[in-house]
Amino acid sequence: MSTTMRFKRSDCPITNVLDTLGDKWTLLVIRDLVLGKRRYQEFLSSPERIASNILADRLAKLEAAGLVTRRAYQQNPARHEYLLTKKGKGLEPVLEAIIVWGQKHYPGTKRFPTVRQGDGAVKQ
Amino acid sequence: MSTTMRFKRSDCPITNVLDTLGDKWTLLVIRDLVLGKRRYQEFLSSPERIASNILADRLAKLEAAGLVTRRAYQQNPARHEYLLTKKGKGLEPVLEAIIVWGQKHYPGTKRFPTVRQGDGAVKQ
DNA sequence: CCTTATAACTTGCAAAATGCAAGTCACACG
DNA sequence: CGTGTGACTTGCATTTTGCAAGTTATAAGG
Repeated sequence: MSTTMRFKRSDCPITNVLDTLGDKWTLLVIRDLVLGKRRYQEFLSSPERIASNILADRLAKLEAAGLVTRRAYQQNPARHEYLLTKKGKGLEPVLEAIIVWGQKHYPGTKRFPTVRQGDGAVKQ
Repeated sequence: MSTTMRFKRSDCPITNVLDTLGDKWTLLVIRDLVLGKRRYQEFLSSPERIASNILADRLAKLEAAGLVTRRAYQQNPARHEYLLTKKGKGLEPVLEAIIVWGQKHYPGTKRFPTVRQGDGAVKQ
């Protein structure tokens, strides 16, 4: 039969986005990437203090979902960095809408500054 | 001295939004409310099949967060409905941005139809 | 050399959240 | 009286999360 389960929970776009991004950490990693962070230690040093096993898990899942690419930026010793794909960058309007609503309803919150300007190498 | 911990994880607006909405179910309840659903059984009947204990938990948290109001629409027996507050309705642009990105990257997903047009009249 | 440091993870385990089934309670209807 | 409905609650197993510590490779300093 051709009743292939195309979607995990339903064919609602919101549901499918939540199946990828619906937790307390994934979108914060995306936020850091949008702000220009690229390296493991940079993500770890964000004020929310993500645990290293959660970070590793989220980076792997984001890579599997095609939102992030991992690449070595040097050998000996091998060091890696993470960059948003075009698909990942497409989430910026979502983050923007969240920031607008968040700033309005959580007084005192502040948009974080970018950590690296210019030089926006985006890998397809 | 203002050493009061104003924020749970950080003063990032995104982080604070995620502390309220960052899981796989809360935004789906909001979606249902935006679509016009109001009653417990209506939320339960959505295709994602939320468990009743999770639904009760999320409705209580949404009410505590000021996104939803609960009110009796009849007595004997008491029956309640849930409505978005103005603050809750303010999330529509966030949902909209998620739908736009979701429809683009999850081919075959479809925006769900509203279930109730117009205002207060609730038909049985 | 030998100690210390750094990047990028991995492992172990306790705690919390989620999922599923079933139960509860107050009524209304026939 | 028996059945049905709405709105939850409860119990318990599974899954996910959080925290601390360990690992591997290499480099830099004394």
